[in-house]
Amino acid sequence: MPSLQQLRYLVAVADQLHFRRAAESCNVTQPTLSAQIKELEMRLGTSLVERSRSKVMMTPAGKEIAERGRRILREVAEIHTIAKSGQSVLSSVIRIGVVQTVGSYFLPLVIPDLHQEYPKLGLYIREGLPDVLLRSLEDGALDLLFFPLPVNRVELDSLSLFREPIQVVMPWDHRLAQEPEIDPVMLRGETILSLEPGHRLHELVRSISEDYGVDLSHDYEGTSLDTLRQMVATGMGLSLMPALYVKSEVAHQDIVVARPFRGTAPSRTIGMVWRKGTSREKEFRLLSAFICRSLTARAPEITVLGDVSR
Amino acid sequence: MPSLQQLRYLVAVADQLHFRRAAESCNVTQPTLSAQIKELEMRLGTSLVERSRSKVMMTPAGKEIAERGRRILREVAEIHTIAKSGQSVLSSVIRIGVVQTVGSYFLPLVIPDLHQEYPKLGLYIREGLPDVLLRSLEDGALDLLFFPLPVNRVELDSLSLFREPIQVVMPWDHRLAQEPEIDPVMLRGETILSLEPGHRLHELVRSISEDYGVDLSHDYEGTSLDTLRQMVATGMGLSLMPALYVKSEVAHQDIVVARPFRGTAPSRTIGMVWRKGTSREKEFRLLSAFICRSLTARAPEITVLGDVSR
DNA sequence: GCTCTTGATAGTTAATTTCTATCAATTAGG
DNA sequence: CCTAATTGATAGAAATTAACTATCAAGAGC
Repeated sequence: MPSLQQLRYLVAVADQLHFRRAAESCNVTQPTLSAQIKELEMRLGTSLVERSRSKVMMTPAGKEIAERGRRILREVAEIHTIAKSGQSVLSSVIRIGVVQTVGSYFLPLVIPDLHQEYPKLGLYIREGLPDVLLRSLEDGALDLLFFPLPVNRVELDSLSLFREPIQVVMPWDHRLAQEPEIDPVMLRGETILSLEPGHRLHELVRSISEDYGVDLSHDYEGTSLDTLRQMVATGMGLSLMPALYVKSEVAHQDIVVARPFRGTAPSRTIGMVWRKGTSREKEFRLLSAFICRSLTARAPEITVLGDVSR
Repeated sequence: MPSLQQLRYLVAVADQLHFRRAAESCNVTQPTLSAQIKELEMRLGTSLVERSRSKVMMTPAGKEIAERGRRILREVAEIHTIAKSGQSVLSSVIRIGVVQTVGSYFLPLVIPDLHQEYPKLGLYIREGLPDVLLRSLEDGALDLLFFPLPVNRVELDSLSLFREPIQVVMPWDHRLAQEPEIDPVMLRGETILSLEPGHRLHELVRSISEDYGVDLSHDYEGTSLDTLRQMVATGMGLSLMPALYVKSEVAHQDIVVARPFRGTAPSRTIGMVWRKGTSREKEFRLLSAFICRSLTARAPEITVLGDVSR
């Protein structure tokens, strides 16, 4: 098999028709080039250069192989270009997974800033159930998750982005709607609606309900936060919902109202999750820093946890 | 710059997603492959493979570069194919120069046999004056000459093909037309016409005329053997012409007749001439052997000199 | 005839590639 | 839960390749 260096020397000989000038153009000595051309001819089993002391000519095979060598060297040089462009930060596609209760209400807050700062960054976003998303991340079908933490998988690394309080959502004419804040004891006797099992939010709401001795409905479960909201509006119960959803979907409609908890509110932590060993960790850390800065400016309802320094 | 070997290892890793299996398929040990992948990543300044103990994945850059590497390796393999096919005998184009007094009457004798035996051989044929042809051969514009010998050029090699006798050509009603053979003394008092200077045949005819004390015309010279023949037919003199020309153009027309010399006829040697150092010498020797066999069968008028064994 | 230039060769050195031995980490099986 | 097997990585040594310097023979130009 020829080496790339040998092809480079052959191309130089084809261009210069002079061994010493070809060697100079390749930054090697003339004996080196002469010996490598001869070695190439031996490897290929054919003569490539017709030489005498007074003149050098390419054989037909030599011409053809020099042309193909030129093309190969160009393509190898392009590999460097690709490798360099791959290094440019946040300039390719990131395949992101989000749980239903995060993506639609959080990403729109930061995407305008993100696109302005990194116009070449593409986000390919898939929504799904938590277990499915985790498996897709592990399998390499996704690169990154925005996901409730903690995540206890040895193959995955994570980084906290923000803590999002949970608020109480009720019909506009509910007795608690007159209160500015809800003490958990006020929820006694009420029915709490939640998403169906499989959602991390379901487990969170179940845990909160147990803590405060509040009934968690098993008869009526939502398939999405929107369907939950609609059931709450018809008086079938109250619900506990994340602050960013409330900001996005509840605050500017009047079919339900939301009130924060008094004192230390229950909350969930949202973070980024990626595979240990990923080559894009630097990229993801840069992305998280940017998202944290953007959220600090645009979402006072939540507590940003990540490092916002540049 | 990546090496071809490194690209080969990367392609194998992309195919196998397993370092040990990739190493096996490349016939190297696993530490060799691991180290070379790492070296490639350092040379390119980007990560190509995402690896943990349990699984190996290609990065986006790694995938792209592996694909381009695959293409480059395919093109390098094609160079071997070309080198091999260039070795295949008499399968390309030979650029041939012939003097006017040789080509048109000799090549048509052997071309049918030649084309049948070597269908891929192309002959690019140029006619010209001897000095021009010699210069074109030296400059590389031609590969091979069919040419009167000897040729005394240090840069050129030659090989005899055949000896071609010279015959006397006269009007059909000339007094010598009754003779079956011409003794040179019979030419006393006659005027010999020849080609203009610059042709090797001119020099040959001049030499013969001097040997036999026969007048060589300087007033009327031919630009081709055909124009000579026409002048002979009109009684402007006799001429001395090569046997193969006679066979081709004179024998089946009745405006002139040809008679051989008695005893040892003057003759010329025709051979092949090529550059010393040519890579195609083996090819040319094979061609000459074939031509000699063909002429032996088809041209009893001449004496074949080359080696006719296969 | 002498000097300069050419591509080639020989011996040596430097660089690269490959090996073996071994490691720490992870997974699978008992 | 423990042990054995397998993984990719590292270190040092050996083998191979590429490059150097010195020099050669041959040809061209003056």
